[in-house]
Amino acid sequence: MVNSVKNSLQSQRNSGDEIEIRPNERSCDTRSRILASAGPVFAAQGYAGATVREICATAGVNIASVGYHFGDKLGLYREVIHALRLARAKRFPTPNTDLQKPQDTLQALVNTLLARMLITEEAAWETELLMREMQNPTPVFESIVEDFFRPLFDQLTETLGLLVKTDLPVHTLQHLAFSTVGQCLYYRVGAQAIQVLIPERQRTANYDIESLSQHITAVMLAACDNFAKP
Amino acid sequence: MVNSVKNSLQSQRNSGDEIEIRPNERSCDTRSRILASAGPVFAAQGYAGATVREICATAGVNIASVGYHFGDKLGLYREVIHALRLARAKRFPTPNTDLQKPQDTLQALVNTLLARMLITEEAAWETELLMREMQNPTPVFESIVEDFFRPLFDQLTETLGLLVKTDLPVHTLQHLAFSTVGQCLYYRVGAQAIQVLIPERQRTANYDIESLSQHITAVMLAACDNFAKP
DNA sequence: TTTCGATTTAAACGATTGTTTAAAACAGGC
DNA sequence: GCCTGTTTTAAACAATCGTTTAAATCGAAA
Repeated sequence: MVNSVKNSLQSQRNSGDEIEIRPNERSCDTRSRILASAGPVFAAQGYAGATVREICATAGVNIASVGYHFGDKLGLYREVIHALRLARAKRFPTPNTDLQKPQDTLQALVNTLLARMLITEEAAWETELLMREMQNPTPVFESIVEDFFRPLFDQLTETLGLLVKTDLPVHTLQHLAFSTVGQCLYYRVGAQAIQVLIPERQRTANYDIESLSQHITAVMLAACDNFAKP
Repeated sequence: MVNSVKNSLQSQRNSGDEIEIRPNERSCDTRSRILASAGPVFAAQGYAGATVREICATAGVNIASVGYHFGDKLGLYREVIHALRLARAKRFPTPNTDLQKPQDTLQALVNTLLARMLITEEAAWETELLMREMQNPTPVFESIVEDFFRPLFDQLTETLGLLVKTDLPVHTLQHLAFSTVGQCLYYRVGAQAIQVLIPERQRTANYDIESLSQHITAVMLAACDNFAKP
C-alpha cells in the first residue's frame, strides 16, 4: 500500500519533469542501470517477450527494483522510449535543407535514412525497437511518428516538390516521399530475406550505405525528372 | 510414453507425405479445425505470443488435441506454414513473363506485389504471418524465401534487365529490383505510420492498389530509362 | 549514536504458459 | 454384445511470468 503510493508519485514526477534530480547516488545508479539494460532486451525480445527478470539480471539489480523505480513493466518501457527519443535526436540531426541544391538535400536525406536503418553500432537496438513499434504499435507509437517520422517526411516532400518543377498534386509528392522511404527501409526490413537471396560476397561488395544511397537517390531523381515533363 | 511415440511417428508421417490419409473423419475434423484456427492466431500474436489455449478455444477442441495431432506447438506452427505456402501458391500465380512488353510485365509484377501486401480479405493473416517471419525468422524462414520470394525476385530482375537496354552490372539490376519491392512493401510495413501521417480522407482517395501500382511502376520505368543512357 | 525515511533484498504471490497423464468415449471387426 | 486400437477429455504437471510483501540495509539529519 505505502509502496504503491510512493511509486505512483514517483512515476508522475519522472514523466513530468525533464530534469530529474534523484534523491541520491545509489538509487540513480540502479535506476539508470535498469534503463540501460532494458533497451536492448526490449529490442531483442519485443515488449511482451522481454522479461523483467532478464532485464534485472543484465543490470545486476534485484527484480523488485523495476517495480520500485518505474511502477511496472510498461512504465519502464515508456521511459526507455523517452530516453531513446532524446538520444536519437542528438545522433541524427535533421540535415539542413536550405543553402544547397535540392539534389544535394535529397542525397543527404537518403543518407540519413539509410544510416538510421543500417546502423550496426551499440545503438542498433534503437532501430530494432522502432521497427517493432511499427509492426506492434504500443500506446507510445503515435508520438514517435509525430516527433520522429513527420519532420523527415515533411522535409522529404518539400525537397521532392522542388525537384519536380511542375506543380503536382500533394498526394503525388507524398507517394514520391514514400517511394524514397520505402526503398531505404527495405534494406532493414528485408535484410533477412536479402541475406538468403544474395550471396555474401556480393553483399559485402555492393550493399554498403554509400552505394545504396547513391542508387536510391538516382532512382528518385530520374522519377522526378520524368514527372516534370508529362 | 506410448503417446509420445505415437506423436512422433505421426509427425514424421505428416511432414513427409504430401497426401495425408487421416484414419477417420472425426480426427480429420478436429485436426483441420485446429489448423484453420491457428493461422490467424499466430499471425495476430506472433509465434511466442500465441497460446495453444486460445487456438483450441477458437477451434472448439480440447487443449490436449494439439499435442496429440501435431506433437507440440512448434509442430503445429510448421504445418500452418506448410498449408500457407500451398494456399498462396494457388492464390497468387506468378504472372506470365513472356508474350508481352516488359513494361506490362513490370506493371503486372508490381500489381501482384501490392495485392499480396494490401490484401484485406479473410486471408490477410497470411501476409501478417509472413511479415512476422521477416522480422523474427523461425527455422522455416529460409524455405519461405526460396519458394516464395526468389521466383518473383528473379522475374523482377529479368524484366528490369530488359527495360534498361544498356547492359548493367548484376548488382545494379538487383538494386532496382529491391527498389521495386521496397516501395510495395512499405505500404504494408509502414501502414501504421502512414495512418498517422496522412489524414483519412486523403488515404481513402489516393492509396488504393491501382493508384499506388501505377505510381510505383512509373517511378521504376523512369529510373530504367535514365539508367539506360548514362 | 540514534533515528527515520529512502532504497534494496529475498521470498512468495497468483496467474498463465506448454505439456503430460490417465481415464472416458468412440468406431469398427468379430 | 464384446473387444481393440484410435481419439477425445478433464485434470494436473512443472515452469515462468509480472507483481507484491515485509524485512533488511543504507545514508544522513538530529
